[in-house]
Amino acid sequence: MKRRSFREAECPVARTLDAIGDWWSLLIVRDAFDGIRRFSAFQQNLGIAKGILSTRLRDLVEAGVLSLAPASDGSAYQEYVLTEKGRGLFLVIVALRQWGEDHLFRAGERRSMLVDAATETPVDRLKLHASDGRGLTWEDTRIVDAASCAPKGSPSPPKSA
Amino acid sequence: MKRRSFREAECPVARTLDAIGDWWSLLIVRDAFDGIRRFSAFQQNLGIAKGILSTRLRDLVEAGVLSLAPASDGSAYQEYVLTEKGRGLFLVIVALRQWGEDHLFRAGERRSMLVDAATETPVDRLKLHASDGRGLTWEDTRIVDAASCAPKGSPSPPKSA
DNA sequence: GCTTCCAGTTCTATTTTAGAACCAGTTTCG
DNA sequence: CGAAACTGGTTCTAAAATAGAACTGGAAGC
Repeated sequence: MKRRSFREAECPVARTLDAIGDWWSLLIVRDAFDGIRRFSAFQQNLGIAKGILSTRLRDLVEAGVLSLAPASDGSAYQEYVLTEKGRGLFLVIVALRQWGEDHLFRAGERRSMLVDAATETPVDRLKLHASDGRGLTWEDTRIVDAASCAPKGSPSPPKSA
Repeated sequence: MKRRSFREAECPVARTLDAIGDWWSLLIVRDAFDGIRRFSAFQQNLGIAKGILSTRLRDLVEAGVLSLAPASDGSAYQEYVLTEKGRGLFLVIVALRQWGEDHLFRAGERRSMLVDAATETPVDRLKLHASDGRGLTWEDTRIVDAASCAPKGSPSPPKSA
C-alpha cells in the first residue's frame, strides 16, 4: 500500500511532483527562497511538526534541492541552503504565486508581493512563448513524444541512455 | 491533529498550495490539460484509488478548478472539465514540467514534450521579467508587503476589504 | 431483461502526519 | 567551570489520509 511513484514517469510534470509535490516540500522551498536557512526557523515559520520537517529536509537534501552548509554566523550548527537545482524552482514558486494572486484573494486583501528589487515595482506576469516569440496559451500547445520531435542539435536518438 | 491550513495566509504561494498542493491534485489537473475528462479515465491513467480520486475531484470542483458538465458524447454521464480558473494553472504545470526536464531526466531518456501546435516546435522556456521588460532572476527580486508597494492605479488602500 | 460498464461509496489495513516528550551536543552566562 | 537554555533532531502515541478491495445503484449494450 505504498504511495504510487512517478519517479520513472515519461511525463516531466509527474516526475517533478514525485520529487517535490508533497504538501510541505514546496512550502519549505518557498521559505528557502525567502532566506530561511535554519531548522528551527523553518519549523516556527511553517508550524510544521519537527519530525515531519526532519524527514522533508532530509528528502530535499537527498533530492539535491537543498544542501547542508556550515552556518554563516560562525556557530557549530548547519544551515540548509538552496542548490542550483533548488534555485531552478523559482519559476514554479512564481507561477504558484501568480495563480494565487489571481484567484485566491478578495479585493483589497492584504498580501505579500514579488517585486523587482532594483525598482521596487511588481514583476511582470509569466507568459509562455513559442520558439519564435509568439505568445501561447494552452489551446495553442500539444504534448508529443520526445522521439517524434527531435530538437535542432538532436543530442542522441533514444536508443539506450 | 488536523493538517495546518494556509487558506488565509498572506503569501499567495501558501494559499495556492493550500488549495491544490496535495499529492494528487496537480496530477489530476495535468491530466485535465491533457484532455482527460471522465472519472474512470483519471483513475486508470493515474492508478489512483477510486475513493481518493472521488474526494480529490470533489475538492477541485469545490475549489472552482474543475466543473461538472454533461458528457460530450451524449451519454447520461458527466465529465470534469477545467474552468477558467483551472486553465489558469497552465503555467504552473509548464513550470513544473520545465524543471523536471532540466533536472530529473538522464540524457537520452524518453520523455513527453510540450510543443507549439502550429509549428510542432518545443515551446520556449518560461522567464521572469520586470515591468520594464528586463529579465529577472531570483537574486533580482524581493518580497514586500502589498501595502507598501501600491501599483500605479492604486486600487484601494488596505482598509477593510 | 440480463449483463456489463460507469461512477462512485463503504470497509479495512497500512502509511503518513501531528504533537508532545525526550535527548545529545552547543551556546550562554554567572 | 557548571547550570540553564537553545538547537536540531529522534522517538513515541494518536489521529488522519491513503490504498485496495468489495459493494451498489443507475446507464448502456445486446
